[in-house]
Amino acid sequence: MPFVDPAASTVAGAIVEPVLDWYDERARDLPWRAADRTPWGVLVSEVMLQQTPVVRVEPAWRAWLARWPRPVDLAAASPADVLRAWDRLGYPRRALRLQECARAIVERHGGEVPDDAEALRALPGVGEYTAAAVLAFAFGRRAVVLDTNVRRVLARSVGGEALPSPSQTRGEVARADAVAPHDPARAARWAVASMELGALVCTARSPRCDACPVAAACAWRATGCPPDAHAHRRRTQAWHGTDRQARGRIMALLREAMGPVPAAAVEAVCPDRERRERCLASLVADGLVVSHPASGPDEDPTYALPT
DNA sequence: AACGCGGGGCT
DNA sequence: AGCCCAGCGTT
Repeated sequence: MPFVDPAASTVAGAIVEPVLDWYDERARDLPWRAADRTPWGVLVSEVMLQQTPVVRVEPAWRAWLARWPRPVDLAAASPADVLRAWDRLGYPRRALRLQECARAIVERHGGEVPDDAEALRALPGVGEYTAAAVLAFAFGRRAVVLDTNVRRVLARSVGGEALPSPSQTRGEVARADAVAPHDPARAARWAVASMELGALVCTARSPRCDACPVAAACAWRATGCPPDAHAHRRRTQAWHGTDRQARGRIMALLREAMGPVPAAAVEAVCPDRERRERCLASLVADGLVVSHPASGPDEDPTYALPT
């Protein structure tokens, strides 16, 4: 039985209404929120936004939707083109999953993004968060949309903590469910509004409490903004000299190449032989790279994006 | 529950 | 030099 914060229901009224009003005035004019948005456009935006900031997603999203406006369009594309269009959004496996998702939508749902949680959740690349976001943002349904922004907003305003715990808890889900309005349209609006507040005002680094519509009702403010109780967060993932950096360099090389790339070119961007072999093997296993064996004893193998 | 997975910009 | 970002899939 998940623990429901008894304060949540009483605090909800003092928080939800001001945030909805604030959103009406201050919301960013993002293309996937426009009146002419489609469920597919919303789904594409959510996948792109998985760990990639809005400012980098926006231009890529516009180009992507112009090129592949419907799931059936993306389903028919070459994976190499898909990976090139993904460009430097990061985590290119997401691009392949998005195409698999488009193909699944065509095969299972007649080319239309499904509007029920179970069907969405079964799509490649769609987890708990993305399924809820599509239900709320594309279909106006009530869903518990709990991303990093909303987690932080609720941890502070309701929980009185500086930051949420490193990993999401069942208690947070119960609390978010208790705070969300009952009416579907209002719940959907609360979802996007609370997320926007976390992105623009209730930020991780230096929150702008002077501009916050719920500062007066904020439990964290009420106790003097105590520091993060979880203190040591997760260990920061290294970057320089890692496989992730090497994989990124190899993918950048292959994206920019018109055709297959000789092994020597890969060696130039990843000189360490062991790392290079390990990364190429993992990229092939992930379906991001295909290798062609040497055509002769004096030839090198070549590498390319999957066609 | 913990880990691997890109990449860039900000402090 | 960290830290953060509309997370997901695998182990």
